[in-house]
Amino acid sequence: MPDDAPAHPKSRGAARRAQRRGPTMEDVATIAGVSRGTVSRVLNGAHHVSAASQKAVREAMRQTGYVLNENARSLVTKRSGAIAFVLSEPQDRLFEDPVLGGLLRHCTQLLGVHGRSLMLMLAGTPEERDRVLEFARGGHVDGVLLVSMHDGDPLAAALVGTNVPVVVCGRAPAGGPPLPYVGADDRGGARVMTQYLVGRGARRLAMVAGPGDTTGGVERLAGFKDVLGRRANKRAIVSAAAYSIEAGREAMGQLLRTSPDLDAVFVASDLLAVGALQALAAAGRRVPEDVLVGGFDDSTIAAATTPPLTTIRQPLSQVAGELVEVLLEQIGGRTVSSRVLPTTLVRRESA
Amino acid sequence: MPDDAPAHPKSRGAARRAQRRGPTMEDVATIAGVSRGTVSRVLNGAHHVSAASQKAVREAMRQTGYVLNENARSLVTKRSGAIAFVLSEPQDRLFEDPVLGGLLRHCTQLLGVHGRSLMLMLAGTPEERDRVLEFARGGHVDGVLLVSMHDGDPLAAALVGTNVPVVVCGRAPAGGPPLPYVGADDRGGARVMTQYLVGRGARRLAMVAGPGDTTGGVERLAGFKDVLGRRANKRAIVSAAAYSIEAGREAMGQLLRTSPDLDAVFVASDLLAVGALQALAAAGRRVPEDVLVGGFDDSTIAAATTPPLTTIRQPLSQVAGELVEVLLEQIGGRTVSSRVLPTTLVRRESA
DNA sequence: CTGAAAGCGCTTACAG
DNA sequence: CTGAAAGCGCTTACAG
Repeated sequence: MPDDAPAHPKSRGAARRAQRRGPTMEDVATIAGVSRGTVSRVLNGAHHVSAASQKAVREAMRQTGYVLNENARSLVTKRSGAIAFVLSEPQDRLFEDPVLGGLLRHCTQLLGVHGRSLMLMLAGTPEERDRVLEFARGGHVDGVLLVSMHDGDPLAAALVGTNVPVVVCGRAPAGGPPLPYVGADDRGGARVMTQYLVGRGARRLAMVAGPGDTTGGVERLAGFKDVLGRRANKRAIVSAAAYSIEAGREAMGQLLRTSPDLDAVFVASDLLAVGALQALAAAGRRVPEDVLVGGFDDSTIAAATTPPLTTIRQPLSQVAGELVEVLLEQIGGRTVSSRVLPTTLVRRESA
Repeated sequence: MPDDAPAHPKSRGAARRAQRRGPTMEDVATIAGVSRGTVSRVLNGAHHVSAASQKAVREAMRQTGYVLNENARSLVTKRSGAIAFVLSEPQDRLFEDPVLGGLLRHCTQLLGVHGRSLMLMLAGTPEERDRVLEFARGGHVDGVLLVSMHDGDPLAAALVGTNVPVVVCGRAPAGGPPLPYVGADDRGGARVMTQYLVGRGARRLAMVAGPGDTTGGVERLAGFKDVLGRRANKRAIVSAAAYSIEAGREAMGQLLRTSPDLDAVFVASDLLAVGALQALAAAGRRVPEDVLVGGFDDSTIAAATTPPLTTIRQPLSQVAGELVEVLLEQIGGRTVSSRVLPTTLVRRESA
């Protein structure tokens, strides 16, 4: 299989040779018969530039195939054009959860429309966190979209010290600085689902909650309790170890042992629900006949379970949109406020 | 909810105010009592610098909290430190497929270890493709990891014109330039699965292939045919419209109509298999009793289906590792060659 | 509306 | 081993 390796494999010059030396602003200016400053002006808004100059410059740019050197620009403007999408999680969520994938995709797309790029950064280890911090301090990114589920995340606190705008996806982790955030109404959605389950005849309602130190875990559980009040049986609530299919299966298995008579279960995320459904099937419980199952997220997997999952829909693309908007406003120096987006019940067959 | 908005929300100066003016190399040099050049040298390798100077510089850096301005560095070195991870797909795959998420996560992590960052870019529309090209030409990225499944992808060809190193994940799309690639052995894996199915007693084997213009679709189907030869019944092969659960369900439904007597089916991806399993269940066929089902990928969802999927494992982290390695070598000016990684059969319950 | 000029913060031959 | 200096390619007051 042929490849594009340079002609001088080992020489140091080979690497440099690859660096194209394209036309510079100076070249464009010369051809257009104007000064470098004027070229720069048409590139940046083009106001206060005569139509004639503008035309000449654009023509010269076309002719030379000019492309702006962002590094040079960033050096003087101190703006990079890049936004860091930081995943402050121990590990692996990207692997499994379609919700995160969707969020990432939407953010990338929206940022692109705004002429900005998305830098994906992991922050699960201290080294990775340091890197994020250096990027923020080094002006390599103009802002950060922080996806952090865990309370007490050390990164949130460290980030405020950098003066780089930050917006948190979901909710600002407890125990940290009051960062602006945008997320779905977890608690309200959980309330709706719980009420729905009750309305469908559930008498002995159980819950597979998310990990206790995550915002989703805390808020969705709170919504569940809001509705059940004193009727909420502690024995009928178990927290999953993580947001994974396997953790869902295990949590459900435990629930089946501690509350064998349950007739409905609210599971804090669709991915967990996939596992819960498996445990239920393995135990010979029919869904929804024997037990009603409600999920949360309405991720792409929700329609694919057996039976298809009744769940709470997070307006993912809207979350992404507001996330980007809030961050960009903040970067623009405007005052911003957090936003909580409404969720909706999606009825399918599991409940 | 309080936030970190600046004191002068509307003023133009507000945005600029946020730009921290940290200590520069000059400051460090002054404090260390050396020249700027020396500071630069310790930052870049530190060879040819006396131990004393080195110590002084490091101390001064610590003392001032110095952090290198990458833009300034990039301006002179013409290297950005960033790698573009380009998703050249019409849409949505990121949404659903855990394989892609895993690949992305691994690449991000590995690149980070190499002190490089990953820029996520979509290239599903002409505008998005232009952006990728501009980034390449503008020296904004040092290389690109191209995830392109479709043959005749216009981006591949355009990218070679930029002189920026590119490595394709999977296989270089047919009809494009011969780019170096790294991927799993699709054809070989498909062969193994088909043989396995035959060994398990399959007599009327069918296949849900991937979309016909994708490398996975072509190669895995070829492997299937390698084994079956003339026995491969054209009627028993249907290509899914996309790599999604829904497309898998539909393709399987169609297969059930055209080849109602099938007793085994090889499905070109786990995600498609999830849909196929649903269609089978809906049709009252038991798996594996009535029909054996084999998948491909061994994505995180494979163990979560009902029944758990027997599949072909792609060495995802290894693919990511070689992808990064090949790209970095190419950036370093070395000669590189494509790599095809071996797959393995993972037996679970569906076959 | 436009030019000349300073400056952004680094790297890298070139001498020594 | 190390300094002085040029230069990377842009933006942006400052004058006019």
